[in-house]
Amino acid sequence: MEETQAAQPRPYHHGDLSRALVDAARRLLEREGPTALSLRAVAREAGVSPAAPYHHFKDKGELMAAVARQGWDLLNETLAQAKERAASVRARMSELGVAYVTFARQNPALYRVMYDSFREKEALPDRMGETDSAFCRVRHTLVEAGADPDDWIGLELASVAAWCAAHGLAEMAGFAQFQRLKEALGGEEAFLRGVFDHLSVYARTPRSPSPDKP
Amino acid sequence: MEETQAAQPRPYHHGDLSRALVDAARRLLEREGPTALSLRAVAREAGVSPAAPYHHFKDKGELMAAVARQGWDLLNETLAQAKERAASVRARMSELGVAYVTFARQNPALYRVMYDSFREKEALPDRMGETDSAFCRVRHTLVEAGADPDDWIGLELASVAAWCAAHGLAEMAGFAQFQRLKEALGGEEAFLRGVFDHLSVYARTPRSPSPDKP
DNA sequence: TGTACATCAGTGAACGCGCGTTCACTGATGTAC
DNA sequence: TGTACATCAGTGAACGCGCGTTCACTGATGTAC
Repeated sequence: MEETQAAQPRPYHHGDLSRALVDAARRLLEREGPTALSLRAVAREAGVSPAAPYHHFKDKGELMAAVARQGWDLLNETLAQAKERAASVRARMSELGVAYVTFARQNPALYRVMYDSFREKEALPDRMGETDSAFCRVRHTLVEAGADPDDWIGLELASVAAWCAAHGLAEMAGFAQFQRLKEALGGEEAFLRGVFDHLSVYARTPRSPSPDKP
Repeated sequence: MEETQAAQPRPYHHGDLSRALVDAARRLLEREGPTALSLRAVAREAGVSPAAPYHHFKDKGELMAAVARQGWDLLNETLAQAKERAASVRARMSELGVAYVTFARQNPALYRVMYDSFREKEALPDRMGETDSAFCRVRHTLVEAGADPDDWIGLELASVAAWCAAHGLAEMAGFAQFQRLKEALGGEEAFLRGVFDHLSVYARTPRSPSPDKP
């Protein structure tokens, strides 16, 4: 749907302001954080008057949604690559998890916006867009790793567990509290792998869920 | 440090505006969400002029911090009770997790404010306050449940894993996407327990972390 | 017990700010003949 | 190729809003003598 990353000599009338605005928003996000992301600030960053965005987006919400969508696209690509990179089928979940959290850690402000847009979508009935495809990827990877595809509930629960753990770690991995532990393990990636190793859905050796009563 | 919950006939000069403001903030939070939480709105809700809070809090940030602190206190109490309620030592982690997420689900806006205050504390060097004691509780519970207290790294990783999973689930449990699954399981609590059962740190039967190479 | 006075905890008006959005406009472009 | 005109994508000024914070103030309270 979209092509290169700007870089043209501005053919005319700014050329492709729509994309330029989303790019400006991402620059702003990473430079100043999510609270600085106003429509006016984005227009300013793109070098355009505060009214200009209204020729491309209905309102501020639509601009934000476009930013979030680009984020989900990027994350999806990242996850797809990570999955291919995995050394074995068993290692795929772990690889996905690390890639997910690493993406969030490298684009923390964008990640926040992505999740906010996700939260707002709650109101809507069904569609989940890009997000859903990432969720499907997790489910599929769990089956590849040995989960029973006929156990709908078990598979769904495991997917949710994987998703929640990754989200939680993504939001918390940067906490100063964990600095010592990261150093003891020799870096952030080792830390992430270590945490995932303590969560059975990500573990690199097979496990089954526990029965309800011991 | 603090005592009852207002309920006096306003002795004079509003009596205890400091607490009244925090209470007003919580009312506002749950009624209108975290974005509505301005200093002016809190003053309005407490029936006081916009300048009044400045006799009790240095600035908006200090008010918010007070609200967050009350939230952490409440959560700590909730967790302590949940732990006592657990049927067996093995069930304690699971009970803690469910209590944690349930608290967040019942006070979603407050929970957001709590986490924001947590995030901002990152900048500070060491102190973690109430939050830390909740973290210690998790670590301690893991040891009670059979974790090796001498394996510092393993214990720390398991605590982080537990914490992240709970936080992730707390933020995502409300997503519409999970509605069908919740219904299939017969309610939200069953859903939460189901998810935790797929995460080894919460599981009610013992597990050990996987080795690095199969 | 009464009076003078410092202090404490409020008021309400005002400040400057950045925000989202609207509006009439203007200049560049594409199109029909 | 040249001209008339519709359209598209910008501008910049203005709107009303709620915000955090400040200020001089005021009235109730507590305290010293």
